[in-house]
Amino acid sequence: MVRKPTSKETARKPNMREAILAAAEELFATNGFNAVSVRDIAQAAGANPGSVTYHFKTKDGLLLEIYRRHCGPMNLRRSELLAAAKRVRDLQDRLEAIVRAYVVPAFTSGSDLAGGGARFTRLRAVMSAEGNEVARRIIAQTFDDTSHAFIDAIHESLPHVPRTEIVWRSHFLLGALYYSLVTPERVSRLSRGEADGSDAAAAIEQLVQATVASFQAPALDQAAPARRRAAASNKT
Amino acid sequence: MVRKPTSKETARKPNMREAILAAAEELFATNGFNAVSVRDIAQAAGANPGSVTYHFKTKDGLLLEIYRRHCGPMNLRRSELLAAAKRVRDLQDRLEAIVRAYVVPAFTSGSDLAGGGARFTRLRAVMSAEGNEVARRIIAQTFDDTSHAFIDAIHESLPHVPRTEIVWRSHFLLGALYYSLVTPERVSRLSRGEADGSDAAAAIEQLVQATVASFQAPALDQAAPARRRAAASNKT
DNA sequence: TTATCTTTTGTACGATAGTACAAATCACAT
DNA sequence: ATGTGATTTGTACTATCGTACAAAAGATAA
Repeated sequence: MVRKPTSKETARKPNMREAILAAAEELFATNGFNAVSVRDIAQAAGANPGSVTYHFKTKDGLLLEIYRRHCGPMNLRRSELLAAAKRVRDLQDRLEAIVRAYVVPAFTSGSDLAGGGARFTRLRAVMSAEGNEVARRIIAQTFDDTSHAFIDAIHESLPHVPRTEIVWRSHFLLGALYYSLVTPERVSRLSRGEADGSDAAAAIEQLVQATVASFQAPALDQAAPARRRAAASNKT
Repeated sequence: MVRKPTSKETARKPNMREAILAAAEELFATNGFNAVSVRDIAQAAGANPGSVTYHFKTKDGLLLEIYRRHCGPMNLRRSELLAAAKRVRDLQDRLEAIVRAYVVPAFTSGSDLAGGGARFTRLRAVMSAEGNEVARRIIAQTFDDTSHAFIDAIHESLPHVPRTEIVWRSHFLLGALYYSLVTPERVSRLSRGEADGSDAAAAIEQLVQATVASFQAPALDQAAPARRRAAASNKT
């Protein structure tokens, strides 16, 4: 039966299910899917192993539910930000706004799970690297629409760059985004402590700045298979 | 005891050990460390599970040996290419040569294992995502020197960009590189078949082009902490 | 209260994991 | 051919995996 909100409180639902989801999300995101056992998750959530089976049936089902929880709100948030970005008149500013609309939801707070969050993005990065089948299916059918929308929007503000190259460069963006969340400590280490890889605001600014520049690079697709130095034509 | 090269041939050593290494490399790179069992590896190599234990003692030892096999030659190759790149006079061309020196060895042929190769790079990407401890240790102590050398070289050809930002952008480069090798089919899919994500030459050109542009982006570190207009209002 | 659901617990089962180890086999110097 | 060390095989042990399931506990409506 569908549960109905009971008399006393509407929000005071038992949090065991949520605790399991949160613990699983964290553990999967940091250790991968196969390295984490159901018992690990249960322990981290303060629950009984059997409780995981009860709520999610299988370990795959648990992962599936994590995705279901986040995908909708995250894509919604991205769509809203994208729509706002498309209303920017200046092409240069619009491009930056579009990129920001793509990047920001991926980084912002895992505390309010309203949509996106760094933890879920890191989870996606890890699942992608592991070639997880469950994740692969969900991603292709959930994120491709959004990805196409962003690619098209970027293409519109960079009409002289072939769509194929936009695809490549947005692919690089996602890779950079993922990697920034997977190993932020590498940034701190290589910068000898001068930068903090875990600083989401800094990561966003750096990523947006670098990515916008990469999108604005001249196309190489059709023109020059042999690239001589026409490279001085660096317009901005 | 140490094996000595025998009379007949020097190179005709039994290939079981090599076969195991190759099979493990492939399986780890595509499925992650924990998802692959020693028995899987043995079967793929046409060997007996016990044979793996004999040659590498533990599963970790096998992974360790894979890294040992590749790290030396790969860093050597990168150093050579970097040294050559640094001799390029024109700053713009030099930057591109440096980036290329970093990227090319990561992509080129897994058939001759002389140094680098896409398969090993993909392996590193996956291990990094999984937070593998063995890999983490090796990487920090093996690749950081090379990374610093590249960062310094890039910094020299872009003196006006703070080193911290070079670090960020080269981090993005590595992330893009990794991701291109992890999910090349995504490029094919999003480009609706117009690009082939598995085409190493194309990936290299696209990555170099995009990365050089991102390095040449103006620095944002000191100048403008508040960008003109925040495209999206962040409540948070 | 009692009756009925939902949730949690405890435990158990079969499968598979990594690894150890003795026996069998192979390669080669003598 | 024979002995010796290197390699391969087969098997077994223990630990842990995902999952099932019955019983206990908790909650809700009458």
